[in-house]
Amino acid sequence: VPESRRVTLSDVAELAGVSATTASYILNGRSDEMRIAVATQERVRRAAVDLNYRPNLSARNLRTARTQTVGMITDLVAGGPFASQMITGASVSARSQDHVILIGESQGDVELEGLLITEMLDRRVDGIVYAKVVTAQVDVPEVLRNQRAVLLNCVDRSATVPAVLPDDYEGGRSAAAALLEGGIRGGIHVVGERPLGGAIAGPLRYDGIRDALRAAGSEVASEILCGWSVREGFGAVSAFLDGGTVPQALITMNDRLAMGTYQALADHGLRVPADVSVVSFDGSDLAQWLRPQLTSVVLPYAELGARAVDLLLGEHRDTGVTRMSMPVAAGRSVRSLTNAPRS
Amino acid sequence: VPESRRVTLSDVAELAGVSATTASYILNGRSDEMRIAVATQERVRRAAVDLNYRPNLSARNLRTARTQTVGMITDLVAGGPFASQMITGASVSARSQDHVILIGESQGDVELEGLLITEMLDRRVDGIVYAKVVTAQVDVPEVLRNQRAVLLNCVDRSATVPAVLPDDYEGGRSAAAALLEGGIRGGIHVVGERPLGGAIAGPLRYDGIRDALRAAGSEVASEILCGWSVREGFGAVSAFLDGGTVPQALITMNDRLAMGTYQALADHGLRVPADVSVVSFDGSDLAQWLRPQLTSVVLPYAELGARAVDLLLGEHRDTGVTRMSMPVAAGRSVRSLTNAPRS
DNA sequence: CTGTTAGCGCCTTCAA
DNA sequence: TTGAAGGCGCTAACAG
Repeated sequence: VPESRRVTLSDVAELAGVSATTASYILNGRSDEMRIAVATQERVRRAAVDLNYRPNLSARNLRTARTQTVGMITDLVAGGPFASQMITGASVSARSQDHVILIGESQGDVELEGLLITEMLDRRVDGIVYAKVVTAQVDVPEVLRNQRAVLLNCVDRSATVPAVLPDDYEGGRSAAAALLEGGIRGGIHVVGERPLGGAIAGPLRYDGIRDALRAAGSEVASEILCGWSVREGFGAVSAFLDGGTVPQALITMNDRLAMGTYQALADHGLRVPADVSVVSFDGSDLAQWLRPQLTSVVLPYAELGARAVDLLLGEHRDTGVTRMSMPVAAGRSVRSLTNAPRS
Repeated sequence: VPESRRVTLSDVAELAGVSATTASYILNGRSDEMRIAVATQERVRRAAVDLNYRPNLSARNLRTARTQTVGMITDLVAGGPFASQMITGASVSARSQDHVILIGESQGDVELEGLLITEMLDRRVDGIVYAKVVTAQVDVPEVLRNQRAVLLNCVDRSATVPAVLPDDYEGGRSAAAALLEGGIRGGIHVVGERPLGGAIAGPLRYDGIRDALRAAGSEVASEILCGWSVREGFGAVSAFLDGGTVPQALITMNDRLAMGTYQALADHGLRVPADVSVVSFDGSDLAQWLRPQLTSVVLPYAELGARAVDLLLGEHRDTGVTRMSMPVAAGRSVRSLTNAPRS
């Protein structure tokens, strides 16, 4: 395969015996619009494949002032799976619209974040997705304000940039519903964090849980407060159980807490779901790995990422907040008096 | 902030009262080389910041035929954390060399993979990192052969493209060493897969384990064969334990298998590490979440990604295979007769 | 229906 | 020490 020199559009045009203009029109699918002779089209297309012609996108970018590229800023720490899923979703959606994703990880460093954004702008990306791994309220960097941008898993304090978020309130209702459907009405405790930083998911979920329970004539028995990690979940739930109360059910704010909760329950000789039911949030792989498999309200990261790109590349310049539903991944961690857990 | 029209280099030059040429030299740090008057430099730099000038990289790319961009092809399924770490590493390294990462996920689809590569080439990336989530032997896509490329976590069957891989053989030795250091000499079983697809890590690790044990006058008691998942690990180890043998130690080929192994051991009333020691491979978050914390030989994904980019962007056109060491993340899953586990 | 002309913004010989 | 001129490869008015 001789790869001597890059083939250019005029090479193709020359071989086909037409001008570069004509070749350009044909190769960009504007032959009809320009009403170009079919024979000419054939010749040009043939020349293009014969020469193995590929357009130089650098040149096209300069000329059209568009790059078919979207920048994605994430703050992921330690390359977690969540950010990764958002990127996957964004990537798929971008591709279906002939775009490609440029990634930049700020590692939580605000200054670096600014640099990354600037560099992307220098590269003339068609838009920027600004993503946070944990749902939060943020102050959008000034540089982004006048740009085409969409917030992913976060909202701007001044609500001036469109945003895509999970519907945590509905998610909370779903978590409660999973319990109610199992016939569980009381002794339901929530294991989770006090919101810190700009985190905003917790309170919404809690409200959803409370409202759903209330509508069923029930309520949250208590809140077991702790951080986000397996260890903290284990510690908090252990302490709670040491207190002597045996809960009917625990709703944990994420799957890691659920894992810690499983450990604590096992230590106290309590079985899931026979003695205690557990419902969680995240829908991560971990939920599937636990035994019994954990029922968890899914954080639809991939869908969030995809939607963000759709919004970014779409025609409408929405400024609103899009909330995406959180489906329930049913496991076997909820005792069911009324019906078997659905797969 | 008036953002009427894009500021160009000649705008800066004009304001500073020089030609675009001079401005270009100065702004690209070639003032010394060109021996440009300090006063001129000052004026130009000042004009640049006053105007908030940013070079148009599309233009620069076209002119220089370089894009300061590297493409990264991954086959990650379901946005796993591993690929994500490779991307993080690659991204950091790229940034330190003024490059940025363009990602493309093939989702294991060979045809799509080809398209993605082609598109990246069209975008004139300066090189391509071709990554696999699970260490494997591959046939590099034809289009990559004559390009600047580095294989990440895989090797080419015809060994014609440079590659970066974890040093699984040494990793195997380390796993065995972790046990030996604890004074464990016999009853060591390996839990893992039969290599399938192009996977190549398993056999190397096994050889490392075997050789290290042999050097200590010991050996692998048996191989417990199974797939890669928690469930399969659980099933295989459960069956093994049902057979009546109580192992001294189990080396699992990844952390998920270790989780399944923990579950099986618990079911059989065996405690880690008092009754059975466990050592694993991956060094994933999961290892930290398990109780007791799992000792695991770390797959250094981020470092692999970083090194791949270094090789890609470096001067030398190595064709060799770079093996990166796999450190041990010590947990508390190895019984220690001789010394306490190190943090 | 097709070709001519003219840049997009930048870098880089070459000349002064 | 600085400026003028040309072109990277492509697209888009504007003529024919």
